[in-house]
Amino acid sequence: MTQESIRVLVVEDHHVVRQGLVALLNVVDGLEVVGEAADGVEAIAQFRKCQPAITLIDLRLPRLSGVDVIQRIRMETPNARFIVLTTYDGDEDIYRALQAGARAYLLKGMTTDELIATIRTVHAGKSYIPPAIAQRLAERMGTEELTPREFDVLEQIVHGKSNKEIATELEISEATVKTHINSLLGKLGVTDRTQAATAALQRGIVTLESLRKPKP
Amino acid sequence: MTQESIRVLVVEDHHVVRQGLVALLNVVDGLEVVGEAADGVEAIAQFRKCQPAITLIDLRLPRLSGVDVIQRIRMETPNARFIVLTTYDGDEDIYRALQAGARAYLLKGMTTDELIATIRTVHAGKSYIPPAIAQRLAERMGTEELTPREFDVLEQIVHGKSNKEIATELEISEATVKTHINSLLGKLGVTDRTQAATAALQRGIVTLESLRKPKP
DNA sequence: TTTCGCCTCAACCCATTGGTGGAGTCCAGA
DNA sequence: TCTGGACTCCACCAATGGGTTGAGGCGAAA
Repeated sequence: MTQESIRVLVVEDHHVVRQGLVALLNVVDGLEVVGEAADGVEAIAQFRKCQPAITLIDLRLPRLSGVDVIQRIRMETPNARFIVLTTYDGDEDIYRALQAGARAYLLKGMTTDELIATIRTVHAGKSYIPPAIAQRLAERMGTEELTPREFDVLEQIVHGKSNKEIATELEISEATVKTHINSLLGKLGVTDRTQAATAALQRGIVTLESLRKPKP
Repeated sequence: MTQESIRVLVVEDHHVVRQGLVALLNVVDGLEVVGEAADGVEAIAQFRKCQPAITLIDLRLPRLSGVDVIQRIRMETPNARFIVLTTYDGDEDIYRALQAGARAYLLKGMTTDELIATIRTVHAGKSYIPPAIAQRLAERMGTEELTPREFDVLEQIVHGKSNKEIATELEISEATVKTHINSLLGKLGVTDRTQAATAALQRGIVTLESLRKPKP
């Protein structure tokens, strides 16, 4: 029978990668790339215009992050289906993307077959998380969430600030900073600030990019 | 006149990206993708077989790193021309790639025009480093090299070890560890071990990946 | 050979950090 | 209203970390 093609929107800022995806997908029977976007804002516009069945989306995007895009689109189109396609950015991003409603999470190193199979799976209404990713998620489940304030302090730690500097920056006393640190060390399962910093980077709670440019 | 096409070898482990590059390049007049490789070992084999004029190569490769590939190929073919094409991996990698003989360094976010222009530039025997990268290189120039032992200690610091643990691990006294730390803090231009750890990660002296799996 | 950088270690000091226990406020939810 | 979590702060103590100076051994290069 003559089946409708699955309409796919590709959201990816790296031009080369986007081209690669489009090139790969367009030769596949039963798939049709109906739109492309290079940043988050464009992604939302393209989604509204193209009404794709599946949106393939990178998490790192200019202007609006992938997670934000997923959240906003799902506000107006709750049954929109997303496949996150990214290089490994840390457990935090995976977690938040799935929370936001992504149905699958693939690494850019995957094979074409894996990608296509996942698109069909998600289109059929199911989810797909690779075993390696699933394992990380499971590990993360056991851990407690950081509070907003603990996150603030952790961020400062990663930026190399001393307790005194953190206290000044956040306008609280040094004693309070120590309290937060003590608490977040426990939650992260580490014993000192240096381990906390590397753990934060590993998990993607803070990114290396954010270190390069001073915060706004 | 009928010009010979520039023979290009594409070395990239991410399948999607590799496809994207090949798709982009093959539609360009005057370029010809004569080979592809998905890891370092394959890259060397393909180079010998295809004898490309230009090798487009990622630095992060399975089995053999991009830097190693460049070094080895240049042993036997000193005038081989390489364009490094990678996501930003830290200043250290850029530096080492250029040391190894790469002629250009491009980020995956570049435009098609930029890529093609760079291929032609390098083929013409010239080099091309984007301004943003050049600036980082310049900054790096002012800094002193870490000694091997300092590097060992820095690595341990990034792995969250205490001075005592580092001393045990490296089989030296804690006093010596402190000496090395004091020295490397100065060279990195930072004031404590946490800053040293994040600086090491930023510059790519140590990678986040190496943190996940315990060292061999 | 002398020099220089690297690696090693020691002794000393003080600043920072992390651990513990306690305490008050505020706010949201049961 | 009561409970609990988050945030704030204090005091005290022990451990760790970083700064300083000085010094011996070793190997490579001048």
